[in-house]
Amino acid sequence: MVQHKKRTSEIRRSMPLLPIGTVIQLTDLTARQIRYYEEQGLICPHRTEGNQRMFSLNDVDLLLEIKDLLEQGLNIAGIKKVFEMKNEINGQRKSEKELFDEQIRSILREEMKMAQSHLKKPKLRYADVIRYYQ
DNA sequence: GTTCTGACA
DNA sequence: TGTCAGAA
Repeated sequence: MVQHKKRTSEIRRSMPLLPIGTVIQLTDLTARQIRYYEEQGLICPHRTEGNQRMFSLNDVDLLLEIKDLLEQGLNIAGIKKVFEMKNEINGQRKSEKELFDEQIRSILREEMKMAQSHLKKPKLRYADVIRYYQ
């Protein structure tokens, strides 16, 4: 998927839209449970001016995941570890991506040099690089 | 009418 | 976790 579309869908997923009543219907969790999971730091819903929670689709996903892990016998501490591991994996993917970007830039610099000094066709075409970064 | 916090069996 | 009270 194109990167800017990824970003916009992330923005939509994290947009606070749903009151707790809707989330209760969506997840079959009780208000007590949802508030407790927030108290434990598993979720962090937005608050309105009137101090009411507003949940994003991301929050709903997290709650469903919490429910799932709970049914598999994990406790709150275990779920926290799972979430931490997931974040670490995302971080690793990010740094791998950054390394990959560096390699691409390095290859591009070499190809540009070669194209200028020897008037040869670069193996990596500029259009392909642009496509990668769009 | 819905949601919030705090408290207790 | 369920449930109730009292406030927003």
